[in-house]
Amino acid sequence: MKELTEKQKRVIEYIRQFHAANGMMPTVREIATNFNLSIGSIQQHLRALLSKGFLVKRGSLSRGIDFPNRKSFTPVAVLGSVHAGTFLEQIEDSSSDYIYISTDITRNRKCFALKVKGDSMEPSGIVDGDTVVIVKGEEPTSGDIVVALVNDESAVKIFFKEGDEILLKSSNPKYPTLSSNSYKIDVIGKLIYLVREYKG
Amino acid sequence: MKELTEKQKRVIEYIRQFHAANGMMPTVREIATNFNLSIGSIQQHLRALLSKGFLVKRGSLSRGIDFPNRKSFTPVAVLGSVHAGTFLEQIEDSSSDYIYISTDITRNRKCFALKVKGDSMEPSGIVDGDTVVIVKGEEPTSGDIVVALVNDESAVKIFFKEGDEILLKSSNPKYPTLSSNSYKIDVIGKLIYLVREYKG
DNA sequence: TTGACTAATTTACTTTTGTATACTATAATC
DNA sequence: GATTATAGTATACAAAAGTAAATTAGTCAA
Repeated sequence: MKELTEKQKRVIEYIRQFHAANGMMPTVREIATNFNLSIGSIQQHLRALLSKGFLVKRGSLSRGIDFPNRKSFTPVAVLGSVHAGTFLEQIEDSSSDYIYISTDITRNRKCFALKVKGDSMEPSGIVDGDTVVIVKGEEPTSGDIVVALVNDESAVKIFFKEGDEILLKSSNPKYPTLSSNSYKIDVIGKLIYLVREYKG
Repeated sequence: MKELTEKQKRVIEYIRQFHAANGMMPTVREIATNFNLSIGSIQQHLRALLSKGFLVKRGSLSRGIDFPNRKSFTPVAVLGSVHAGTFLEQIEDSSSDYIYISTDITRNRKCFALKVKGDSMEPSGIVDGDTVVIVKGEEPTSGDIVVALVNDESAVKIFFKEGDEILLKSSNPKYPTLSSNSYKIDVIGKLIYLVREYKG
């Protein structure tokens, strides 16, 4: 990739910051105003950035410049406190909180997120307060970490299948293994992602 | 916040997806085309979403609708394998991989990210392969999880300070506690965020 | 000295986009 | 029955934004 001039660096840096702050690319005129320059001058800087591969164009749309490898994100709804029957319906609710996951990870699959409570999965590195992303409607294989409804209460467990029997293990040995022979078990989906925030 | 109709939910959901995927808001006509509806119809849906507080306007700019509490993101460079002296310099390198963290979390602080190797922090919920986000240049307090250079090798440890002595503990008891009396310890920064991807 | 690149100006034009208006129709509510 | 909110069509216009052209200058290398 070719070198940029000082001015070109300052222009693309401004574009990067504008995009991060406003969630959209600036117009030619907005950039011009920021640098107190003419439209034509910014046009030329953009042309240079495009030909050097630091920007790409998407047709002749307004705000139609883009970064060459900008990642796409999928909004994943975080279902704060989850209870019983309302579970699946809440996923469609649009007033929810969202986290944004790279589409490299979600890969067009139906996902939602949950806040984990309790210490039943601590030995697997999932602690109280973590947010986990779950993909729906994908058959888990033994050893996968899943979210399941156990007698209509949600839980994060390790999935095992032996014949027709489903076993849900906690990695923390102080919790018992649950069997589909004794409980009504409904596997919702399996874990694909986890985020944790350290406060303070 | 008022209720949305089914149609309005579908419209705002589309806007959310469009923005996440393209890094900008759709135009009225782009929404109309997607739903195979007239411009005027979408205008009315947007008017309803605005009056109900699910969208806000930024002047009469193109693509000038916005989410009331849209989050800004900061690109954080992931420094794959980290060694000795090159450490801090690499942070400026622009060919790196990036993860995107909400500015609520980074709060304008200088950050970088690392891939964790080994099991020394497993009991604290940090396992092999996790990506951790570190903030530079902030004085850690005892109990914080930090990244430090110990005799020029990087490590994730729990920080303790007793007088002038710095202690670095692993939460996994099979590793010894390191003291600044015996090792050259250079604390780089403390953990503020963690992400984990489950493969398969 | 000629050419190439950068940097800047100004003007003009086209396309894209937001917005206003007028009209039809259904359902719910007072 | 009148009113209000929703849902839709169609058209027109003004504002915003992209783009092209012509011009001037400075630097640098062949």
